[in-house]
Amino acid sequence: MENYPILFPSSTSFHPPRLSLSPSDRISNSQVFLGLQDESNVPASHASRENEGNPSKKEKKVRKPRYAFRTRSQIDILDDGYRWRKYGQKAVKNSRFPRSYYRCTHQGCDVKKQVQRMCMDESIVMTTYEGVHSHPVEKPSDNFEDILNQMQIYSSFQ
DNA sequence: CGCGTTTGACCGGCGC
DNA sequence: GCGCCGGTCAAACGCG
Repeated sequence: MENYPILFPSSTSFHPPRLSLSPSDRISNSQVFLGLQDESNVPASHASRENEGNPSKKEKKVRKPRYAFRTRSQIDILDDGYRWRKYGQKAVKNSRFPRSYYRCTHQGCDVKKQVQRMCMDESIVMTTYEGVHSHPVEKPSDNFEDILNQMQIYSSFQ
């Protein structure tokens, strides 16, 4: 899972999610790597496997685009302005740090993201977004532009 | 009280 | 066919 093909959609106006930190933390030393995975092989999850009397129902195999963000930061929880609910955590192979699974709590918005640290460099946190938000951001991260301005965005895996 | 986290179990896919 | 592995569920717990 460490080999995300990191590509940057240069031709389109790509809107990265809002990245903000707690007021006590500085993101000035952060580096953000943007990666785009189109139509990746997401097994589309058996959304609700407790179909009471309807087991023959075949859930649609939705494959949402995945966007990988590698952020160099001291903290691993990046508040992008959306409301996330953690729904799982698993140990990652080749890494002594766990991976956390989050889901957007907005109704009808099943955007998921997972956060994990890099095995080689624990100061780098990789956040993978899956899906697109279809609702406005609630939290007013006004300094978002400021924060993004301080980051360096690379177009390729270095 | 309402909502988010924690944590072990569970499920489906895939490789051997 | 079996066992590993990555991802998800869900009940209990914690916190504001």
